[in-house]
Amino acid sequence: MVETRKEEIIRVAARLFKEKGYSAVTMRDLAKAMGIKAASLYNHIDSKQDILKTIIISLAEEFTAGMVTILQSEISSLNKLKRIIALHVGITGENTDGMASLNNDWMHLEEKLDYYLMLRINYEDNFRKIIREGIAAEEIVDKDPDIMLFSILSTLRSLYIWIPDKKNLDPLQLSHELSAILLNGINKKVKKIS
Amino acid sequence: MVETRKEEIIRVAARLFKEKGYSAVTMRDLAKAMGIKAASLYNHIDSKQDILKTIIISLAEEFTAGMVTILQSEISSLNKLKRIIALHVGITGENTDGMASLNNDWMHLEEKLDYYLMLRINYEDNFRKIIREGIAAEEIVDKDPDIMLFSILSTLRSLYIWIPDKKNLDPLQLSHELSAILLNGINKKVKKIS
DNA sequence: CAATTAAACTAACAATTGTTAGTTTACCTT
DNA sequence: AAGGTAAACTAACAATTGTTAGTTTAATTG
Repeated sequence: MVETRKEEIIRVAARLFKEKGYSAVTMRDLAKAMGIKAASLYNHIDSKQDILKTIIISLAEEFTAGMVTILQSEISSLNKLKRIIALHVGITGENTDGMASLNNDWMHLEEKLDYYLMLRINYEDNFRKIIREGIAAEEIVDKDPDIMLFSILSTLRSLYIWIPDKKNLDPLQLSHELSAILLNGINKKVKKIS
Repeated sequence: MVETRKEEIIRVAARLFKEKGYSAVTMRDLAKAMGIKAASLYNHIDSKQDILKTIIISLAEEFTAGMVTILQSEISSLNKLKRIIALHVGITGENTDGMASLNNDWMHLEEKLDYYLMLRINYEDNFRKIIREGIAAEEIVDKDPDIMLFSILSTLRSLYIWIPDKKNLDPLQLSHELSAILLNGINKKVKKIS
């Protein structure tokens, strides 16, 4: 399936948004990157807002869909976390530029802001629930679930910064290494006698 | 020591920059938040740029100074990492708003951009060196140091988002809990027999 | 070939941007 | 009371912003 002109504009916009942020990128910047004049962009898109909305909402819904699938699978909590890690590595690897907007420019969503926040809160709640279940099942250490959630999610949300520099690493291997570090830590010494 | 008017402007600016990003905050926004007119700001500051520069560079230098102290201390690599974690918790706790600019708006630094990037690269290099020494000393698992660096630093750099929601937690306790999770992981099962 | 259409263009708009110049106000020090 | 000063003000500027209207170009379709 070939890329439409609109999709091309959105893809290029995401790249510019990643570099300077949504607010600092002008429609003339975007037009120049496309090799056309600013007014010509409006043959394809409704507004600057519309571009941001498309980038962010599609990604947020992808995460939501992934989370639903993971919740439905009947695997251990730790394995659910591993699949969440793989979900982030996968989506981020496919759209690093868009992930920058999702992380940094969601507050400029305007009409779609409430919907986005709803998706995000829901995602975090499900994430936290998996951690809580893991603690109850004695798979996960009994510490503050919020700190664990924050710690893992911060790393996963920052993947967009880091993945482009590590082109040689394939997604599967990165997922595995990341799971090992996030779940087992980096300390070599014995942790628990069980 | 009481706050000068200039410091007050910078503090309020940092709060606004955190909410909307540097580019989306106008001098009229800042003036309104200060209860004065935009032109009056220029009795105290040189330019909008100048505000951003002050916020970011002072924080970056604080991190650099902290890293120097840690490097000089003769403690194990794991303990150095613990002190780095405490350094981030400490600085972020004192200036959460400024940390948002440091993380998200450094690319708008213009003249001071190169200096900032130098400090940041230096900081990361020292961080990576500590991890490498920990691996050599068999304190830290023998995995990709870059992934460990990325994982820990991503969490520490995101503290500014999360600390304000956790007001009740004191810095020392947060440092300890964070160290436990970042260094030992969340997996409850025995990790290594050695 | 004629008609349609996709996608570019020029020109312009009203609003907003950071910033400057010059002035006024209110307080402190002599 | 006089003078100085910190910090506000009004008014305006040149540049840039997102966007619209109307037109031209080039390719595709009937």
